[in-house]
Amino acid sequence: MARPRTFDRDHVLHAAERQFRESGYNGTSVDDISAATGLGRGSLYAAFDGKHGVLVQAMTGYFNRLGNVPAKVLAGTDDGALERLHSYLLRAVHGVPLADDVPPASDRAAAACFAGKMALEIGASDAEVQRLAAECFSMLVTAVAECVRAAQRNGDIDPDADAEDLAFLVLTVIRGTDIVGAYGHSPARLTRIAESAFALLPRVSRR
Amino acid sequence: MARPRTFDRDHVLHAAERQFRESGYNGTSVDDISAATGLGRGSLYAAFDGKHGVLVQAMTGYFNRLGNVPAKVLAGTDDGALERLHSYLLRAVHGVPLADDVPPASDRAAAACFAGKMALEIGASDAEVQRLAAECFSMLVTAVAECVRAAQRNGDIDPDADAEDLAFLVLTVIRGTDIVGAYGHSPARLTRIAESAFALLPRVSRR
DNA sequence: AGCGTTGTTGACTGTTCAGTACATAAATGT
DNA sequence: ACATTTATGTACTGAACAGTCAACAACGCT
Repeated sequence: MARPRTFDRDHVLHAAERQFRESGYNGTSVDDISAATGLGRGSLYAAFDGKHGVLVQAMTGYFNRLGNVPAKVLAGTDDGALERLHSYLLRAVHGVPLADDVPPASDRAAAACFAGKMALEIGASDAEVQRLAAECFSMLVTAVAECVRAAQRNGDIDPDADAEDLAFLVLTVIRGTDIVGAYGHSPARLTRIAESAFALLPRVSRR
Repeated sequence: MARPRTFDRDHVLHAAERQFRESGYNGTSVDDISAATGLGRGSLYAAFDGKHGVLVQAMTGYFNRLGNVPAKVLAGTDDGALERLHSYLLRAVHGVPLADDVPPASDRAAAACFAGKMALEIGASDAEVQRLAAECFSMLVTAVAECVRAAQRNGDIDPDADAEDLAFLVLTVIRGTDIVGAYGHSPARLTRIAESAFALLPRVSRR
């Protein structure tokens, strides 16, 4: 009936996400988005309702990709839970592969949490961005906490520990590495931080 | 010989810092800085060499204020080191009072690390900002590591633990709360994260 | 008192910004 | 083939932007 769009919506949003990651929200112009995505201004406004709309929908897309993490990385049997937690913690610091067709991370900027970066930049004055970012984080907290509980059931983590508190702590460390990485510290240093955090998780004292 | 300046340099830089914290670097215009500081554009350019100069010098001022933290909060006798670490960790999450005449923190945005926020926003494309922020962090790592060593000497922290690794971890948690706080989580939640982190520090196993 | 030096101010400039409007292109159903 | 509908790209608009400049003000010195 009508002319079909020639672009793939998800590809465009992903390209825009990369641009926002690189330059921040206020640091990227609509022309930058246009250049990064290959779309003209008209198409951007028609399909995504302008700059802010692109951000919101790019964050939503990121959130959806992130939704694969619990199922693909954290879920599983109780006896593998501790190792999955270890693996997630280490890989999150260098960028979790969010989907099969998405490479793990090319560089530090690509590894940091998109939602976290946007929340810190404009979350205080943009309620929608803050809400989206908080949703991302809550989803991860829930998934990590469930993995912690699995490790507790398996006798790997102290059953007296509060699983949600530990999940918050683990994810706070991961978010912290986003900033420490922005200081220019090496991937090796970030790995050490993650390993230190994992080593400190309260194990059961086997006698 | 010549007309003296009518403003206090440090006050102006502190006001500019508040503005940058609130709106980010790219989100604040020179007019915003002018309004926040009370200085005209010409004075800003004459005294600080424009927007970027104001940022660099505001970050330097922040760094200098931060330099008081080791002496005032972390340094002391070995037998108080663990408690000082505890106190620092808890207070850092809600904003360390940087000097006697500076209130601890009015709100979340004011509590977050100024250097960390700027590094995440523009550090990747601004080497000077990244370097300044990394200096801030390194200084804190050194101070916290020294406090950890004091606690180790006093038999409060496992002497086999690497003090610098622990310092990196503690400060990564603190930086992480800057982002978690930006999601809108309550101060009580941030306190729980900090307490969890402190509780997990490797103690000596007394028999 | 007047002069030289430096701080201060607000107006000005060229550029870039986000967002809009409109003309054109591409597809389907008849 | 044509009409209709939607996608696309570009030119345009008013506002906001960073940075400059020249006139003016306040002080120490002679």
